[in-house]
Amino acid sequence: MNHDTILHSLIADNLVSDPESARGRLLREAARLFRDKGYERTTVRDLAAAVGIQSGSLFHHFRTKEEILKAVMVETIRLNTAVMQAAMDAADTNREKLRALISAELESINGQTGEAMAVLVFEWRSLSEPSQAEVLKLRDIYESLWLEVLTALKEEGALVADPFVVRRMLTGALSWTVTWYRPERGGLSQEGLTDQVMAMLGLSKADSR
Amino acid sequence: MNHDTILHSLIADNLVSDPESARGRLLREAARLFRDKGYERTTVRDLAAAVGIQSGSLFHHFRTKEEILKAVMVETIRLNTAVMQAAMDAADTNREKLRALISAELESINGQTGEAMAVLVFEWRSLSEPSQAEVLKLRDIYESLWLEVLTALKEEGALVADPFVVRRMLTGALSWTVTWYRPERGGLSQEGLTDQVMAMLGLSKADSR
DNA sequence: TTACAAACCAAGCGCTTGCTTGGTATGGTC
DNA sequence: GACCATACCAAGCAAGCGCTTGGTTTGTAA
Repeated sequence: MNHDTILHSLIADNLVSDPESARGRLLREAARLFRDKGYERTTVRDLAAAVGIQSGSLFHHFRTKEEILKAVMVETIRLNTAVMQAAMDAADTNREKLRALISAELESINGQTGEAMAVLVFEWRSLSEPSQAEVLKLRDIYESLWLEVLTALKEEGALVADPFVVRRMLTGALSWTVTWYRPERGGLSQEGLTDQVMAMLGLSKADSR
Repeated sequence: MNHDTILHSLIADNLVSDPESARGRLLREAARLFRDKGYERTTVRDLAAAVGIQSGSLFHHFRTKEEILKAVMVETIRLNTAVMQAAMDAADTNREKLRALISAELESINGQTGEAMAVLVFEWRSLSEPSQAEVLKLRDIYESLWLEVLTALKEEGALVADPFVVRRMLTGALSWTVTWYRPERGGLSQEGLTDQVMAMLGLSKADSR
């Protein structure tokens, strides 16, 4: 199950929009703008211009501006949960499963579609409370993947700290990479960065204690 | 050198505003509002109402709304650099110095004046580019404290990963605690949380490798 | 008592915002 | 060829925004 296969299966189930469709293109541009300028600083006129229509025409596709933000978040979390699940299933040991999760999360936030993931993390407050509750449910599924693996590692004795705390720390640390990590400028590769995170946790391959 | 001594010395040097003064009170309320609602969602009318004056009167104290954000950030980073420096100086070993830094940063973001620190982290994008450059200079001093200790630990062999990467990861992890860590609801104390972070890095007292 | 600056109010200006409205192409279906 | 839903445009409305203005109160010091 590679990334594209997962994407198309979700599109078929109507769980995420086809990036080729009008809706999909708008959501992608919206994610980019929301990440670059923030939700509040992005106007409906900005959004419309990005896809080449009039600002009023946006409201044929979405009832409100906030609905666009919500759609970006919901579709992003759906896609990423599926991708993470697949990455985890493909790994054998718990240590490898964790590595797969870290690598996948780094990819999802720093990769090509990373705009949407950054929006999910940093624009949370701009979502109305009812919408937050909705997205929160989806996020719980996503988080349970992590806790499962971290708890297993703790039981193995490979992890000293509390799984719940470690996951929260990793959430912050990994999402923060979007503010400083620039792989295209040379230096550390994404795999290299994953290694660094594993090393930081004392979970490198060579490192058995 | 305790926290209050440092604060008063900075006030005397006119580097931060007295929290009792009109300006100081405004900045504190601004920090709280900016953290809770975000800079863009906070109106000058909100700010004025929080200190009990008319919205127009704000502009007697600050030329623009953005100047208020900048002042919050500049004063916060000045205070915290001084506090961190003192915490570090009071520690003996490098391991203890790092622990002091982590503990101090957790305190600065989750403690009583944590609003301002959260603003510094999460409202960065709302600052104009010239102001960003100004604050960035101050932040570099702050960051050099961390890198100094982390590099020393690496040379000691106590740290495996790259100091620069570790600092970035810690920045994300520690600042993210503001979104989930609620010490007042019982559970983990701030010292306990510091222990967890040290354990995660494989730098607990008992843990010598 | 006078003088004066700092702190504030009451009113509102000019502009941008999210969103609405009435109407017009476009493409597929019977 | 009539019908109709989908996708869009052109224009603009009501509300809220940051900020300005002219004038008043308050505190301080000679």
